[in-house]
Amino acid sequence: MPELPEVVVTLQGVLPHILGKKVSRVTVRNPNLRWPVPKNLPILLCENSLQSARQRAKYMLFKFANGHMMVHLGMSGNLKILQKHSPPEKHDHVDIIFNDEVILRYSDPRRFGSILWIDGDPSIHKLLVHLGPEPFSPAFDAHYLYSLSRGKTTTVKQFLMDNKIVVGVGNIYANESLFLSGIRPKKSIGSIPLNAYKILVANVIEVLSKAIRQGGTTLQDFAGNEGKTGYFKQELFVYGRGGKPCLKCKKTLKEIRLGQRSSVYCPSCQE
DNA sequence: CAGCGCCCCTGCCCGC
DNA sequence: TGCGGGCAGGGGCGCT
Repeated sequence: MPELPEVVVTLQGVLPHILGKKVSRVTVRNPNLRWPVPKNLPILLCENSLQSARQRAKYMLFKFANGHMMVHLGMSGNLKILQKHSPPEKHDHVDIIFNDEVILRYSDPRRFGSILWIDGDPSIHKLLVHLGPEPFSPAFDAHYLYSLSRGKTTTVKQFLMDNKIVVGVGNIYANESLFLSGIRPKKSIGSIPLNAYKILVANVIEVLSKAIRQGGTTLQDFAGNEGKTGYFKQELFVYGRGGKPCLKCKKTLKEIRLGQRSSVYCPSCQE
């Protein structure tokens, strides 16, 4: 489930409990995530203190003196804090235990997520080096999208979800941003004028920041770090609503597939 | 080299 | 009530 807002909310929620603390032990119950959890992760982490953490795309980067632990939540992962040990459940794959017994626990039913170790500069890691700008960075603006799209026929939804163009816009927020912008998901990017890109950029930023403020979108797996759930789902206009009436004009929302992902739009509100 | 499918995996929901 | 099929928030990778 995690889209960018969930990643940001997760990192914000978890960090105050572990920042500056030293790792005392690490338990890896199931290393078979998207890529194997490094066998020496416990050795790498133990006796080192968490110096800082930040997010790049949907990756979380936890900085230690000897390198970075990079965590991705995939489709169904989450991180939570436990103040004291409690019995792990079926999909609780990794525990990182700090010296005050606080536990950072990684869970992921589908195991599409990953926990990797990076020596040296994370920005040149092969999974990060080709990523486009963050949606909240000044580099992500209408002129940028406009210039990249001239002469191309890619659909605008796939363009928005392409990590080389901009990171962090997943399926939910791509659908929502396009609805708010009045642009059909299938629209060819070369035919979209600069003004429409201005509206689109503003809506992508608005939708993502609103979701962050509200604690992320909760579908089936995500629970906030304190056990709270997100409230954004109540405000989705199109995602998951194919065949239902448009909340603005009451016409029936259409559902199509683009790049194997469901895309919902209003044939009346979106052109 | 860009673009398009495939696939990793479990859970859930729907229809029979 | 049981089971098979399809679908789910991501995204790297191999192939055309």
